[in-house]
Amino acid sequence: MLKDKAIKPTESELEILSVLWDLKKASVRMVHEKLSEHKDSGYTTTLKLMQIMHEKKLVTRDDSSKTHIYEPAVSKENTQNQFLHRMIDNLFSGSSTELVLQALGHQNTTQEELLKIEALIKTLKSKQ
Amino acid sequence: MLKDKAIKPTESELEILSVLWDLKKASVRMVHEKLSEHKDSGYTTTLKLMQIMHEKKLVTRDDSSKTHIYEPAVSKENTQNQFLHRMIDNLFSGSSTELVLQALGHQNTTQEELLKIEALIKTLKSKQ
DNA sequence: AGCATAATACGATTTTATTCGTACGCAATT
DNA sequence: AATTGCGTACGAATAAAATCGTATTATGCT
Repeated sequence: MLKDKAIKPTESELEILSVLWDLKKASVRMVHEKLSEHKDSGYTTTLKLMQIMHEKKLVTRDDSSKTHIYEPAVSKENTQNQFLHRMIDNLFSGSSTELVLQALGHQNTTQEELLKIEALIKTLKSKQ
Repeated sequence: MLKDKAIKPTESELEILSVLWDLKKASVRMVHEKLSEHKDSGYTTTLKLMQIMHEKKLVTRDDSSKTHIYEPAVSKENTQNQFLHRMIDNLFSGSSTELVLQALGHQNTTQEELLKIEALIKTLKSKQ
């Protein structure tokens, strides 16, 4: 299995990535609009952040026309795993099970979702 | 249920808290020693951080003798939940199930642990 | 008492992240 | 061709986190 590259987006960068994962590709304005729903920082702030992310290769961009179009350069899954790992190491004594138990215990999870998880567990059990 | 207070330890503070959760109580030196296994920053850095954490009430301390003894003032569980929440919101579209599936899918989990999780799921299902 | 050791206090610096103002360019409209 | 609107570039200010050096104090030993 390929080792994930250690990418470390900051909080703000994560917010932007989330939007991009959702929209697949977007201009700064589109991203900024979306962010403005929760957050209130200026347009140039979002712009600057996205420029920095471009330098860091967290996103790619097409600047062939005036309005640049950005795309995520790191996958949602990889990034999720990165953070999961870090969290498990820092906070859950290295045990992913501890994290799962905690997450299930404290968030409320619908019947349907519990079934989905059960199904996955069944698969995992048979694989061993 | 009581709402958890919104505590936001930084990365470094988390590392220190982890040690304290483990040891229950400890002097700066003990904490620093432990941290030094993974990290290399000076003693006074750890000291300063712990002093700041004291101001922020992340830890309590007994300074009745020369060597101050620190204890965590926030519980591991609360802190875990805080971070879980933030992570679920930021990265998992608000779905704790998505996080659980990801965690189970990519970390490897022993048979025994799978059983533990199954058991919890059974409990949760019956509670609804 | 004098000295060495180990601790705290705390200001200052450095580093990283976030935010914004302003300059400037391009293209459509008047 | 002037004006306006929308875009990027980029330096600079601000804020937050981490690091460290130096001063000072307490304690135990000779």
